[in-house]
Amino acid sequence: MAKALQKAGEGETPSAEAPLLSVAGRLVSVRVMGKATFAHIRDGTGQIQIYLRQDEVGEAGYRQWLAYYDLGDFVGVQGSLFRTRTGEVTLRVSSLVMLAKALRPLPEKWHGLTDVELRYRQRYLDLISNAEVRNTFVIRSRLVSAIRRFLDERGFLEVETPVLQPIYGGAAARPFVTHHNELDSDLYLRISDELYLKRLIIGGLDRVYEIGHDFRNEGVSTRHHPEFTQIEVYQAYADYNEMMRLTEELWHSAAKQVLGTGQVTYQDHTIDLTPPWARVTMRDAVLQGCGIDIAQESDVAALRQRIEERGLKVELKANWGKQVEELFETFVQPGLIQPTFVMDYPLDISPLAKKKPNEEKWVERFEIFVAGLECGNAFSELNDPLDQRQRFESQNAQLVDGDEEAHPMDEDWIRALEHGMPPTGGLGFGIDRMTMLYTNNPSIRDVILFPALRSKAQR
RNA sequence: GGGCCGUUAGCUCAGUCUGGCAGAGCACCUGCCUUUUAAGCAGGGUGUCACUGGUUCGAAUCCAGUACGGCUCACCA
Repeated sequence: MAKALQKAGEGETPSAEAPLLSVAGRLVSVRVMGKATFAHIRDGTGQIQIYLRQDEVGEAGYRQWLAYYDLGDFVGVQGSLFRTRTGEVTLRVSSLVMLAKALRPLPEKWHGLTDVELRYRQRYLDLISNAEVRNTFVIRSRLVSAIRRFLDERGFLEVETPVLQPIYGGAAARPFVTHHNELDSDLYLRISDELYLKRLIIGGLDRVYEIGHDFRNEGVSTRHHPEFTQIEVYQAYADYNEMMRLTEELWHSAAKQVLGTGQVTYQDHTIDLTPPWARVTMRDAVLQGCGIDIAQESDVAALRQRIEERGLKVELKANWGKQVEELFETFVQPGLIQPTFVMDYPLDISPLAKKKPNEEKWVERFEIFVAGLECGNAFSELNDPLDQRQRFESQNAQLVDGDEEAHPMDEDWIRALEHGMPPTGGLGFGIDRMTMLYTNNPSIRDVILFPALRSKAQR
């Protein structure tokens, strides 16, 4: 409203007969000069200068203004527009009213609010003082809208599936556990939406997506947050190649719509989101990254021997797939700056992905990397219930072995698959990480309005 | 969970090394000022120096513990 008013005043020469206008907003700056005052009020759309004179609001009114109105208060003013000496469109106030009083002051006007803890705990103050913070969250919201629009236009149906689940699954992570009193049973906060969305594919909803929070019981870092927003998309009669095309088009379209450009600047990099994105197989990527051809080293022992021969400094993992992943994360991932699909993953770290044709060790899976950040995960969905059972059994053995992130056996999911699932492409990516890239924020906590903090004793 | 650093006025920060009356700017309060915009001028300090204990004649300052936070490593997407 304030911005619209300012625009309205721009075209015309403000005059004495200017119409009476009303505006409301928060007082964000005040300059008192005796019997006249300049101030700025701000609402969600912008800010406008107001000008109060004792001879226009009356002696009593002006005395009240000086005595009771402070920075931070919400006021309503009525008056007409004019231009000051410096050309700023300003509302000359004929009457004002207190809409809401602020008892605590705003953050310091020049330095603003920089204390990171206060910025997160009292995000409302951060939003008031830091325009770029506000902008980040506006962009985040618009990105989500653009994603919805993109998918809706292509016939996808947005759905909602359970957050509280009797068996968690769809990802490799430790879950949060909670308890249902009436049913007297433990439930898990979901670590992904995957298995429920695929049940909908089985049920004939051929194109579905869900945007929601997943919960993973892990540490926090600049890239991780225990509660994060993920979108998952499933399309029947498609495979992972189709999902790559969908991904690059969606990310590019969202950037164009929200930022007006297909290129984003992130830290020191200019990232070009224009399709098609680079595609590289896991095998080639690791070969280029550290000189080991993982296809030639068919088990974990052989792989470790190669690592030792080459003197590579890398953590040792329990199985072949995890060791491959470790090599990739150490020697390849940090260098993947421009958007890249890394394709064809080891089967033993992909219990829900379909095997590549005539391959025993590889699945049709890709992950999305931008600016060294893992942004998403997708595959041709495993739709063979017999194969699925074997995968779960193997995962369950690891779980029993002490790997807390292994996938638990899920009989109900196998039962669903036994009723038949069409070939399907599935995709998931993090909205938070996407927002980090699109708003140039290096920490995930800067794209989450109220990030997790240790609870503080009542003060 | 480990390592390093931090916590002083409502906010942004000095002061801690080398113990000696608790400081500055903004905000706030008082007075002046009818086109200012980090308004200006004159005056005012509003404080559990995170908390608990110790050393000392004396602790914001030195020591120990606790809480919370930041960075980072580990874990993870």
